[in-house]
Amino acid sequence: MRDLKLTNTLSHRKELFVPINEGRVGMYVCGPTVYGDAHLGHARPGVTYDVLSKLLRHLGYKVRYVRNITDVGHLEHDADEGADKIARKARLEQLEPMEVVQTYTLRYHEAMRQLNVAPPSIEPRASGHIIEQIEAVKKILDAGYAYISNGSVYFDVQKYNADHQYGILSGRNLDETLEGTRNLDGQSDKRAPYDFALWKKAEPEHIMRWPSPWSDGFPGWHLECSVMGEKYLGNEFDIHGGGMDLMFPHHECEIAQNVASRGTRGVHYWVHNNMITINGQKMGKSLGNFITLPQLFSGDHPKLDQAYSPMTVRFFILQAHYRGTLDFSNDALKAAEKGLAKLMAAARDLYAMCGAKEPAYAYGEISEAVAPDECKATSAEVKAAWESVYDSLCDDLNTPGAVSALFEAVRIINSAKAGSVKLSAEDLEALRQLFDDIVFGVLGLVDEQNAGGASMGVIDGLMSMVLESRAAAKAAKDWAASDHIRDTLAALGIKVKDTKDGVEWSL
RNA sequence: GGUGCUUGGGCCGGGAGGUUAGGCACUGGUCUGCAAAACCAGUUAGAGCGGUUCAAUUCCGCUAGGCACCUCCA
Repeated sequence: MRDLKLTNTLSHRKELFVPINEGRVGMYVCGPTVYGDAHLGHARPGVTYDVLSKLLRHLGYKVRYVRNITDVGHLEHDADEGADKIARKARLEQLEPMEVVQTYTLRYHEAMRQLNVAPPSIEPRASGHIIEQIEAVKKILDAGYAYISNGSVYFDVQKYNADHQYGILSGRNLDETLEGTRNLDGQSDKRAPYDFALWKKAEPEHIMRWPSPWSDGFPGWHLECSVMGEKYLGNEFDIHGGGMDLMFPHHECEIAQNVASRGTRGVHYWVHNNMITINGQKMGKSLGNFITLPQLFSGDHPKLDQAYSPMTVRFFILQAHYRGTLDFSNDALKAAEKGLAKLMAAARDLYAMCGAKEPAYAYGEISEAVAPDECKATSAEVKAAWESVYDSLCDDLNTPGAVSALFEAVRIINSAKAGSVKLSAEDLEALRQLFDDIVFGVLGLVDEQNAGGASMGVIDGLMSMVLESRAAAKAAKDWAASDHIRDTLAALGIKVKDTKDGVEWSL
């Protein structure tokens, strides 16, 4: 099996990935809070960890991928005051909170499906694990790292910090945290500003509430991930992913809760994806500068020149490294759109050269088979591109490096088509496998032009009829008629290309 | 204020102490009735100052911008 390196936030270094159980990987990723449409920012972890899980599977690991749905509203501002986000949305839309949850869960799923993000192995909901969360609070209380205050339970950060280190993930110490934390006007039930809620007593108007030994209330936000991670992946598991903005306090609190309730930090590799920016500024719900995925796919937003297909968005994300920020702009999206079209055109030519109609794994799960450790005997250039793709992906999920190498493969394919290079059967087979396994498998790209299904059959038939007429006009040197057909088709969004091997068209 | 990251061609963006990143855009050539696509060739870089080194865009320091986190956020 090939070595895989991942940047572990705990050490701030690239580390060799070694799973706890040989051949198996447990991975947990923080999912969305479902009170609004997913935006471009949500697409990033969706795609990033989708690619990571697919790469792990391709390398031969059996992967259990858990991504939660947060459907218990956490509080909008400080943990002590403010409105529950889901409940607030419910009031605004005059719905039950769970109707809000259902609506946006379904819309999130749909957006992820369009991006060809495979569903996780398990998608647990916070509301379905209240009992487990209450048990965890009890354990933390028993361990002495929490206190009860006016019906709520808070984590005693100072006590914890005396015995363990609070802040190991985000690299800060408690004194600094104290300095940086705003004071709470003395209204708080908390002993210290950096303490966080494990259980919160519900105010009378609070709708989402459950009984507990301490009060009718709801669990603290950080607790659900600790509890569900343990339940489905065990006391310790391999990978925990999420957005960089969750590193502190969310993931820091998770670690503290894990140590306090079960005596282990729980996670071996912390992986954090960076943010998507717009004009250099983070795109976020709280900043109100986000573009939702449905808007992006339809083009319905003042900042958008046009609609961008889900695959364009996916490719756009893959062209940057997950740990760097990625700046949104129409120009960047358009560039991605064209680059993707070039890649897909080469894929079609490749499959045609191989006599295959379409990629083997385009629309399903990638194969569970172990990736070949070495490329079969092929010409130097094909082999170099192949190696470069695998080296990049295994080097901290360097998707832009892999994409770059794939365009080397594109150049080879195009040269072969143009007749300036002759590819051996082994070369063709190696390239086809590279596209099957990596382009359509691990990177999860879909050739949207080929994905039309049954309706494409009809269009194929119509197109060949129309192009026959044009060929007849051309044969008669009736350029006006020939160009009229081409221009009319172009106006419909269909491009016609005359090649030396005949006429090609694409949408 | 604290902590961390970052600064690259017209745009988006990887890697590497010395050898082409890649995509988009642009220019010239080949092909074509014309166009498009493709192929071949090419143009535009590495914030400023100093240091280490045979060699730095890559390592170190300083200065100046920028960003993120420190409050819910992917």
